[in-house]
Amino acid sequence: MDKAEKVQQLCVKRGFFWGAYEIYGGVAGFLTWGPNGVILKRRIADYWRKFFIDKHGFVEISSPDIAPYIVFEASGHVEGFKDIMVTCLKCNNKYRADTLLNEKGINVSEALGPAEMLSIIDEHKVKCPNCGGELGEPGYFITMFQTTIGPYAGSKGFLRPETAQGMFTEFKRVFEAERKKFPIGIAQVGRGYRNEISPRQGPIRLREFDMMELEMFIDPQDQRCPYFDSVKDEELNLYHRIIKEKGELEYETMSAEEAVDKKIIINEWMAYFMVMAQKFMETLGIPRNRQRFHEKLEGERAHYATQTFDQEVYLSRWGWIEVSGHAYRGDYDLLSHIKTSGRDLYVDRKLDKPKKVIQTTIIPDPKKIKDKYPRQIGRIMKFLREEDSWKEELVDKGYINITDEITLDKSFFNIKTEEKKIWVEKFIPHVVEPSFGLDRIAYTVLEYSYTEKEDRVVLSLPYIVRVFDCAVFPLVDSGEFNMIARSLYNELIDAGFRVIFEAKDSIGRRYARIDEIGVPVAFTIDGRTLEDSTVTVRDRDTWRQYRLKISDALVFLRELFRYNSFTKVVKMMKLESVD
RNA sequence: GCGGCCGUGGUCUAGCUGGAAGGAUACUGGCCCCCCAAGCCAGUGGUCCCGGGUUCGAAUCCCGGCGGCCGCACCA
Repeated sequence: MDKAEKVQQLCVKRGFFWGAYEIYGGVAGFLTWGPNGVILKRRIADYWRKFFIDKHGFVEISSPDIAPYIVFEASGHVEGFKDIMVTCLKCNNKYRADTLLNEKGINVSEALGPAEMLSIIDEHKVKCPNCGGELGEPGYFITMFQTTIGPYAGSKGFLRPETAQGMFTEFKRVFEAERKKFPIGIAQVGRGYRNEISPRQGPIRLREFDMMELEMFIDPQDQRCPYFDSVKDEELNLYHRIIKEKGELEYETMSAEEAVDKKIIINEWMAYFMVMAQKFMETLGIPRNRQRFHEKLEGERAHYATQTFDQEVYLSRWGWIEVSGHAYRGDYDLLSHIKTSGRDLYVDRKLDKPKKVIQTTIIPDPKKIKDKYPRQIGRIMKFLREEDSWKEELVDKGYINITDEITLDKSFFNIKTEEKKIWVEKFIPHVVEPSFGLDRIAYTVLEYSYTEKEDRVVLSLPYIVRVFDCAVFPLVDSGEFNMIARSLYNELIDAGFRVIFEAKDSIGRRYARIDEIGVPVAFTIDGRTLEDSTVTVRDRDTWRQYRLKISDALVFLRELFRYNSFTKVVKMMKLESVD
């Protein structure tokens, strides 16, 4: 049995996750997170919030999962997620039409429609590469889930394939509510949906999954990151384009600063978030040499990105797997939404020195126009008010033709040219996007925490993502022990901890059970407790035991999760070893 | 979706040359319990993935589907 299988078995057994809808045979690509899995994911998400949002004073929003068609049309997803597929009528194999034709040496652009594809297929008599059978009619396959909003079939919507569009469509409101703080980071933790053709790899590729995304809006003219200094010497494992193009398989390690200087990473913000992502995963128990950043080449990138590094973690069964994506989206998204919605999504930039601009104002003189064209005056004024293009024409040619009969030269206008000082200019923010897959991270954490000790499983979850804080056990199931254990349990629960109480079964079995869900410590009430009011404290990872005053249990827990180290707290509190 | 392998209590599995589904473990109750899945007793739990076919009779043979793993394609 390989490790992935053991981990997945443990996860089912202990209520972390399992395939959804099992009673109906299951549906590929859907997962249910169980009681422990939900807590694990919540802890990871909370830690992510602290680490990426709160630390920088960024903000979080929650926008709908469903968006009207136009949002994803504007964002380019309708186009980008749409593939033209052809099906072999004989063996039922499906192919992407453009890839198939290109493989046959026929150069076609992705932009062609199904009808054009069909005629090219007919013309070149292309057959199925698998069985030589006749190909059917090409048709679209959209990998976004489609739905109808309200009762009208015409009102199409999509389940979002990424949360990011929410940050773009709602950008102006958030920006205003935050009193135009800039640069600004807007985050969202939520569900995304992708109708994968054939999802595999258990918890790794899902049709519905949680994402933690941050859109960092920055000024394209000032791409420096104020936090960069604190991380510039950190080393990153970069499997970057130059290495890939050379055909090498190993990543190269260099400091964040060097990567930016050598223009391997496009700017400081990208590099900063990559270092942060590395630290984040390290804290979650994934060693640095099991992480790398894999740069995506032109054809591999999403349609909106000009640079993408995938943060990958090495998993036992599947090799390098993406856990986060770091994309430089430039002004792609805001610009697209400005164009499609016609709304102002610009940000003001205050200039250090005022810019001198020569401004020409052209104001028509209605009296003069009326004198010459008394009957058409209404039409002319309407045209001049509503159209804009004539101004340039007037300056260029010295006159304009409104219709064949109506010509106005410069004498009909008051033209003023003046020099103005401008203190503020508009620009479209650029976006740096670190985007994390929560389900994948949760799985990764589980796999890296999974250890075996003397034929037993110990889930060494980092304390920061623990599912329970501690367990309280009476050594044996008897009245006196139970009473003391109960009261300790109540005290800890009241203090806000998540605590397990169990009296059944042998003590060894109970320890084994809590090891499997990674409970950091257990307090055990035993004979000595009756004599001197101390309890045994047991460490999950070493199985070492110490004596602790029962009245210090609360303090012990607080210190434990403050310093995240069992041995340190044992030393600090000068606990007596039992072994 | 294609090809290969696979599908039996929660989990792991025996049975698969057709003839009453068995074990281990887990779970529940009890006994014994003073530190790491101990032991003893009793008990619950199975549409043998689903549907169809062959047969007097199918977990077992045949066909189709669903699901899983691996390879191919896909993963924007």
